[in-house]
Amino acid sequence: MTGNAKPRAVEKPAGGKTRIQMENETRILRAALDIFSESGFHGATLDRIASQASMSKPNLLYYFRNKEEIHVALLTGLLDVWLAPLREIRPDGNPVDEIGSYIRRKLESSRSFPRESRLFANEILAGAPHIGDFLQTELRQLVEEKAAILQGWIDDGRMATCDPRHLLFAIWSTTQHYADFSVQVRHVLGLDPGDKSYYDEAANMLETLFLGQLISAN
Amino acid sequence: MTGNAKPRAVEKPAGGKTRIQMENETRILRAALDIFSESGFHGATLDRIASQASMSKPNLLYYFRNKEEIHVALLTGLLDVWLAPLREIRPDGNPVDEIGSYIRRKLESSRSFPRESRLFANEILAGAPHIGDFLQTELRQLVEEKAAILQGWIDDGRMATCDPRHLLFAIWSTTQHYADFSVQVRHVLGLDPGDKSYYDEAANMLETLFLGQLISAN
DNA sequence: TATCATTTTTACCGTTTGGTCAAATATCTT
DNA sequence: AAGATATTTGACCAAACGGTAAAAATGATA
Repeated sequence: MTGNAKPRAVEKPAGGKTRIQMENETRILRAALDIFSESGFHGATLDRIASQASMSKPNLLYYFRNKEEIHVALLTGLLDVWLAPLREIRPDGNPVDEIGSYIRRKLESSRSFPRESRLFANEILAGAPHIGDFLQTELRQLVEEKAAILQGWIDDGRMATCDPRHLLFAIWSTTQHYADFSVQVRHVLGLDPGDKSYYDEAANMLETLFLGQLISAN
Repeated sequence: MTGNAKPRAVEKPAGGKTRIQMENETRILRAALDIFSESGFHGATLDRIASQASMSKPNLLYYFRNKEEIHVALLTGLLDVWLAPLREIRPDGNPVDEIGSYIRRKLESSRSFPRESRLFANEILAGAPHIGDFLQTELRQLVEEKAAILQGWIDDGRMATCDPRHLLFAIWSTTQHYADFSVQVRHVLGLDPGDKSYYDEAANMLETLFLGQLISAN
């Protein structure tokens, strides 16, 4: 009943991780984030991930059963980060502050975690094979909750009439765009790779768009 | 000097396509659009594309040199479609009409061509390896041109002050979101696959967002 | 230091995949 | 109908890939 290695597989049902295990698992996840976010699930290879982690492929597979398990581990680790900015919306604030700070948090998230954003985008584009359940349950529930807050503000006449859920979609898409489509943004703006100066302009634009009147009819 | 088949390779430098060639090339491209948009470049296989086109793999490779050539053919065919809605923005219109109809065109494009949109999104996410040049030249130039129009309206006091290029980014992201992230949209809204009813709500939302005042400060 | 469990490596395997080749078949032209 | 050309197919290949097995090496423990 000993000698069976494969810690991830059977051993230590809860938390009992060796120092080496913890170190190597994070090394692998870090490397995998680089590769997966850059090439997608199918474009990534275990060899490249292992190489990026300065590790042999079999050693990598000593910590994770297979390629998919690494991918899933990354995604599930991502979901809380993804939800965090939304969770902070408070019903007792005013619309301008709450929505404004939500947009800033989301945009900051795109700036700080572009690889995570791209990983998420890749997963959704592929049809959300791994996180479909999360979308239908946790995310949907949270959206319902926060949409009710927004709807309350609309009913109080503090916001224009609109579908709050689609307002959230608009915030997600505009902010994530700067991480997921950064190549296009940079090429159109004529910026060098790595130049993130456009984020300040983006913040201004989105504030104007969502909070101020962009175009008052006539 | 005869018998050398491979029409795509050497033969008929310009246009001289057989009826069978034209039929089969469109059959292949149609099938490839299905597969590539669903699974991305690396997730797609020639076998699946061939199968989707009801064709043997070697026969498919008789019309296209390799996998990449099919992909590039799809992408380049896409670019004009992608640019078309933007081209229609006229300097002699008023901001509300021009921007409003641009948004409607873009949203309609997402509704009608979701596979094309996802193919484009996949390419950008992957770092635009094939259309980077297009982005830097054609797209950038057109954006510059149209941004100048918007800037004119801003200078005339007919629009709020904002960076016109980022306004275009916001329109792109919000409208394409409904094609590229449709799985998430449907899961959050609790809709069945194939249900596109959310597009009407989206149109209302985006009109309110971009044209009306969503939130007037205080 | 001896012992045991954990970690790492080397060598390897079966499958999938992009792509080729030559022969067979269909189509077109005269 | 005959000959030339265009199209299609089945058999096949090398490389890449995900993953395994077992031995070797390292680390922890007493």
